[in-house]
Amino acid sequence: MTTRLSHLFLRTLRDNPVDAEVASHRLLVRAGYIRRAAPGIYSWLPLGLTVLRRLEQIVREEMNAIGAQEVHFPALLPKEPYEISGRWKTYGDGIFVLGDRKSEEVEPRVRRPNYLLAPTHEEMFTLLVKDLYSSYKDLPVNLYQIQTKYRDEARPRAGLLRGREFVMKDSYSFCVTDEDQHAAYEAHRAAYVRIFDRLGLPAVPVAADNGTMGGSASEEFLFPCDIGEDTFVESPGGYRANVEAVTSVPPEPEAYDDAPAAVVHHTPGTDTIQTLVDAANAHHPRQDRPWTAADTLKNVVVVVVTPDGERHVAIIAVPGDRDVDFKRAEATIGSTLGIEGEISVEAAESEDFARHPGLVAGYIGPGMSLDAAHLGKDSATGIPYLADPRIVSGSRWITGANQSDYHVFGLVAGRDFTWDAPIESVVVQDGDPAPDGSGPLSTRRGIELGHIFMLGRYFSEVLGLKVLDENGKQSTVAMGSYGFGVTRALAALVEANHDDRGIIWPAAVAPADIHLVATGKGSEVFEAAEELAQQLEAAGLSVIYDDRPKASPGVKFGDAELVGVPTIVVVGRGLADGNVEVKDRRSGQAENVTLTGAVAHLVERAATLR
RNA sequence: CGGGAUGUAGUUCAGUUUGGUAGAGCGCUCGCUUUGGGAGCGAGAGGUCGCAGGUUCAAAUCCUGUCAUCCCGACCA
Repeated sequence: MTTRLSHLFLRTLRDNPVDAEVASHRLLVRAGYIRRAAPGIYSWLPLGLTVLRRLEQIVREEMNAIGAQEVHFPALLPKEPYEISGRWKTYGDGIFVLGDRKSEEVEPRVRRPNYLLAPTHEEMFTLLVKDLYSSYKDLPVNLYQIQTKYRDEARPRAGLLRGREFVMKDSYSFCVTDEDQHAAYEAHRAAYVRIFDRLGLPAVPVAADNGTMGGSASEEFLFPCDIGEDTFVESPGGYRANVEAVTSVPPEPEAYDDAPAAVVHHTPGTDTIQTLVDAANAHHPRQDRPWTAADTLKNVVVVVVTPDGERHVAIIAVPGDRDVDFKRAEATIGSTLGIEGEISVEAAESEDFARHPGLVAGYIGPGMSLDAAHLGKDSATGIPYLADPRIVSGSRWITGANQSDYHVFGLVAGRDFTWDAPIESVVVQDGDPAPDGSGPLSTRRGIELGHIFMLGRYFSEVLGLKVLDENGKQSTVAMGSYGFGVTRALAALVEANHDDRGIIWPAAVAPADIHLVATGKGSEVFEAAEELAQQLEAAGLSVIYDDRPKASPGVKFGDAELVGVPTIVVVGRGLADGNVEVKDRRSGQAENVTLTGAVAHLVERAATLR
């Protein structure tokens, strides 16, 4: 059916919406694809829904192609499965919760949440398989759904790129053996590569943090883009990883047999790395080269905050030219320190220092000798002491002497001090070496469009998903989880495909194959355009036909470019010579084609675009 | 949760400093003209100025409170 602009529920906007910062948000609203309903929540108009459905269909086809089967869960779920998995608590404020009428336990009109709007569905998939399958013969199985998900984002932004309601494809693989699980993972990985290929989106897989649910392998598909919220690194040799997942390359340990004993120097007014380096060079210079920040050991006081609000102080030692990335620290510090739950890492505040009088701000150090350790679980202070992998045995440092205005010079790691555990926590910098030896890293921003990972057996364990194996024994099922942000990908497509006039859809998801514009006086152009539209539809092309009788040519051209269908056909002044104009939206190039040959030409063109 | 900003017509904004009873562009309706790059003329519709108090003869404008939204950061399997 030809879409007629005279009837289409569409109103394009000439002004940019005041709340839209990024291109995709601006253009999708201006071109009449979506409307904001609430912060981070959008309504879909006819054009937007068409594109969304086409995008979903591509994902569906590629999921079906790897043998995954589509199911559909409710978005509204009871809280019990999430309580069992622990995520009712660990997700915290991140989920929308609500109470039904039976939840009025305390007094009327006060409801206690006993339902949630699902942020993701691991629990439900796991329980469904548990419900129906009980034999190894039933596995492996891959299930997926394309669902609306809800997350109560603290700060929704950038239109569809970070919403509180969004469409996501999530699939899950259930296998008896790790080998099968690995195969399911690889199949999903290949399917994602094909999806991005069909969309023409240059999203790349990067090594990712496994997160709090454990698991062994994890990759994110990031679309490189300056407005992206994720930072990843890449090397010339092809190593790619999210900054949260990068591992450092430590230097070789040094021999220290001939290292002189550490010395304490009076270093007044040196409570920052810079003042310390300046003072060291001024009053205690070394022979061969000046001291730099990299010669100092910075002991950063952090606080690990538990979901209950408990504050555990810890100290992370890093070279003085480096900063601690709290987010990276968060990934592992909980398990390192044996603190359970979804923790966060923050900078220590004065109240934290107040509880640990042994910490002299600006002059903190591990102590002068192993016998008199100042930091560490077994030390005088009892404060856990973690160190960056760059601090290797034999490395020598200038660091605090735990007394105001005094520093130790020549403190040797492994000889004079030690630490409870290593930790990856420094901010990754351009030029750091890739862990696989493939060259120096450079950082880029990206939009996370997909995340695939092997979940291991966490959910199947806590929810009791076991099958009988071939020996008749209970075997806990291994799971994989694979997310794909459908609405986010739609926005990313606009980020990747637009110019200052509007959207330029790839043919694979465009709301139509042809945007047909009739312009001119008299009924001839409209009659000719009408007939052309019918012939194009009969030839299998979808058409948006601008049949508005009163709109001026400028308005029609402007709208066509804003809406972004890849091929614009103009029936107008050329008609007197038997011609129509075919314009490529992306290049802007136009050519005249005879009216009689137009259908054949456009069918051929559409075939090359697809 | 910190920092910044803004709430006036469908929309984008002016008006607030200096209080005097509501404005413009775009969009929308009607008529005539116009039709290859966001047309012209004429006539219209449309607003509890976020909300609640207060000051005042009089509040969009001043004061207090409150709510909401946006941006930056924190947060974000």
